[in-house]
Amino acid sequence: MFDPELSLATQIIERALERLKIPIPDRIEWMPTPFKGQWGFGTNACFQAAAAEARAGKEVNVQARAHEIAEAILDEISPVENFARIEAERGYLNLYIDPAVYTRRVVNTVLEQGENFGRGAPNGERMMVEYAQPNTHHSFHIGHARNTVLGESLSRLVEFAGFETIRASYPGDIGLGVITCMWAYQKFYREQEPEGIHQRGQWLANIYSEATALLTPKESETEEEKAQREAYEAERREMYQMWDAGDSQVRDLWRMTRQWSLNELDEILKILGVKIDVFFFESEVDEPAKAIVDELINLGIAEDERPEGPVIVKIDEKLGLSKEKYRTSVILRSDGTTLYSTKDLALAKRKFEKYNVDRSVYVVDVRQSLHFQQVFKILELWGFPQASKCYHLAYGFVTLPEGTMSARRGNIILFMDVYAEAQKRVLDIIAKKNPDLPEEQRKEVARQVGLGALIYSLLSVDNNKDIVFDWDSALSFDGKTAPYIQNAHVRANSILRKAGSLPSEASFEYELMPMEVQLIELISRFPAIVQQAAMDYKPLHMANYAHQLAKTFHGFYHTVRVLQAESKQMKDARLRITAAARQALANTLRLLGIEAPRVM
RNA sequence: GCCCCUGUAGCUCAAUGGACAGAGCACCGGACUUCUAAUCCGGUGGUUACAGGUUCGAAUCCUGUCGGGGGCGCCA
Repeated sequence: MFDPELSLATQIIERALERLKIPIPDRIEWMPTPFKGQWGFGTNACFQAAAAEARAGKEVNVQARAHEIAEAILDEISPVENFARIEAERGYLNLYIDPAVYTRRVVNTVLEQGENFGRGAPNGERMMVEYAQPNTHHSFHIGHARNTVLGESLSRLVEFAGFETIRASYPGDIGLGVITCMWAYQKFYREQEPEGIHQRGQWLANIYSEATALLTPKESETEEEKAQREAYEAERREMYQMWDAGDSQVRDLWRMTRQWSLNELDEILKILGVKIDVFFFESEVDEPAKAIVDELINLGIAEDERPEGPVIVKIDEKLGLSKEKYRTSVILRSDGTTLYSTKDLALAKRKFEKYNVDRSVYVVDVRQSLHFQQVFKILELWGFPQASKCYHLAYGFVTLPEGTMSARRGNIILFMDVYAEAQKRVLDIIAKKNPDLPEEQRKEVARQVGLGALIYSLLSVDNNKDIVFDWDSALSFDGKTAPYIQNAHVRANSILRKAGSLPSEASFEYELMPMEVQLIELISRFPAIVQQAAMDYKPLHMANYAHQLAKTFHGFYHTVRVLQAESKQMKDARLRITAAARQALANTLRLLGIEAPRVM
């Protein structure tokens, strides 16, 4: 936001170094100075210059020399426009900006740009983000929610940062699990499905768990039980073969039950504010995937060991690696049926060729790291330049205190259950803390705040860490949580509502309080945080920023009087600061996929 | 055996190679006749697992050791 001033300052410093005959660093970088009630930018250029001298053979203590250089530059240069003062501090050269100037600029920029404040210029690259991909015929649990929330926030971030963004989902709609579910439905539950999208979806998932139990050998199995199980197993296998052969009855059953799951998924995505642009179905890429295997064999990338073995790619060997790293990837079963890897290759080809993506991000859990490394390397061997811009955004599992979630053991935490509980808890708090809130608004606020708390609890942990699910911490409303951030937005909104109208201009030529300066400083950092979070593929950066911004606003709220400011000038100025803070908070929350309520 | 991730306050976690390693929870003590107390202020709490190395500067990068998690040719 102060790029013109900083590039001017960079030139001035470079000229001063030249006059002083001190080596000039390749690049002079600026970063915000540690906040001490004043706002500025600092550079470490003097350290680099001093280090360069030391490397050139001059005998110097770099620390001391850096400070010396900083002070020498200080004497050399004349005051820079818009900077209040320049200081040398412990080897750093710091420029402090005139508070009235920067406050005015930040506030005006935010209020002019509104919901576009922080948006990066289009960078000409197209990115596809693949997420929100549970299997059909399964339950959508809290782990799926982590995937979806992470992918959605990332999509919003990269889109806002300047990428043309395509949201893609790749549900697994066929496989042994799906057939298992269909088999049990057909055999035991035909036409017994309940009404209601979520009830029906969940009911189907329960059938799957039950069926899996029936088909899994027990520890001590009687002869009778064994015979029964083997008979079931045969039926299941037959059904899979019929599906594969395109049997119309089995296909109809498959389409019907699959749709039940997809309807539920659709509802859940709506709740989470997700709009997927492209759905790829596993069942669709099956055929094209087989063709790709032939191509890879013809190109000499894959080796066909059929009928004794499968089709494989010896990746390490192809790359000339002596140590095993990417190992060997199996890309087709010996019986000619496709694998996950086969389909992912086909899918990547389609992304590159049909959708022309420059980058492709896969939001998939960490256990598939090797799989994706293999896929990306095969794409590279295959000659796709985009392969180097494929990125697996791996995230850790959501586990329970007692261990992994397992549908079969029945210990899973369903997203819909957490969502319902979250809203219930919010309603309880509203009854206590804000009993005047009209009845008709309570449900809406409960939805916004309850969902926000849940989403934030999933986004405020680094993606490569596992999360141990706990009701109370997932649905906490105090401390570093979404409601804390949302409450800052509500408070800002409350002040502005009481003020009536927002002054169209304000002067900041008064003694700004430290909390005001700090708030402005943080708001001004937002655009840079957007870029950083997008480039690192890390919504966590935005989650952390959101909390810091809210914390600073709460501090501002307590120490700075807005409506009862000492003068009209200060009141107008602070109203505009408050409005800018509200906008920054709203934009921040939006990028996390969290709504910003006006009351709560 | 090999590969990936990881080790930071009592607990859960932050920290573009930069200034004094920060939050939340928990605990103790304060602040509501004053813009929503879902808030704020203060206090307690650290040899960043360990040993070397690179660097002007390392929690961060490199090597090794130890501990935790995940993965490794016909599951997804």
